[in-house]
Amino acid sequence: MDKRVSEIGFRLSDCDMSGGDFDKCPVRDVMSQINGKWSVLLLHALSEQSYRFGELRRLVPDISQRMLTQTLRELQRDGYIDRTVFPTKPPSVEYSMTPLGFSLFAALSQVIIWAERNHPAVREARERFDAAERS
Amino acid sequence: MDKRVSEIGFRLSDCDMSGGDFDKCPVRDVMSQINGKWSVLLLHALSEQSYRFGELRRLVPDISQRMLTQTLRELQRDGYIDRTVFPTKPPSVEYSMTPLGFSLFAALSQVIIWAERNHPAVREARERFDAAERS
DNA sequence: CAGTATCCGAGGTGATACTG
DNA sequence: CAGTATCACCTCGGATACTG
Repeated sequence: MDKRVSEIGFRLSDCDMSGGDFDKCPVRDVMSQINGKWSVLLLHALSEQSYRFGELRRLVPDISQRMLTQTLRELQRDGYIDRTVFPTKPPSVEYSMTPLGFSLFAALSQVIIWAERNHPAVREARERFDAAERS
Repeated sequence: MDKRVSEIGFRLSDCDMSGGDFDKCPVRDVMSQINGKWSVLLLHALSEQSYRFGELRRLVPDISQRMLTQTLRELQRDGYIDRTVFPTKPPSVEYSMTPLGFSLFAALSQVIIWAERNHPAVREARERFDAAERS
């Protein structure tokens, strides 16, 4: 019985990441960008509707202005979200998800759903591990 | 039309991460552990079969001994892999995936497949962004 | 073989202050 | 309103040497 998840084509041998070059490793090239502390949360928010900068800030209270700007720019750079400036005074900027972003989030949502469902199991595993270590 | 991905229960308002406490945010609590540079690659390897320490080292040539040890321990702590010691001389240690690890990897594989398929699109988006910035 | 211990540099993150 | 700029910390990751 082969437990391998099919459809996955990438091989570890393809992933020569020496020199910090992820070009040969699509998985890490994509994931290293959504690895940020806030990326998934922002993608989740924008998957529901478009938001302005200040709205996102209020929606994710713990995020600093610096990290909100930076994370949004990274998501925009990778083509996951669009940034639309309305030249009003004062200016207003709307962030919205692109089709590419929606398709990424569809895949990511599997992990999100898994995380919610299995969070208790993970926490229990950690406690068992930590308890066993102390002895 | 609601583009929201259903089945997702978590709300940003639940994710009070002040104080570095991720307990209230299952998504980040789980993902922050697989955020490491090597976690997904090791999960992928072990999803195919069990490996010994040295085998994994050869399989992922770029990884340092330090990071291999550390990443394996984190994955074990979260309950994704098992560590079995055979008291031979010299000792031999086998790492294998747990059912929890398999179920996580099933969800993760959606992202892996997406990354392989859409890597070119992401790279093009980056180039467009960088080109537009230089002007 | 399968680790540990130590040091170090790079980058991610936050706090604060300032701007068109 | 929607950012930039600067500083300062702190974790992550790599290199090297050592061990049961």
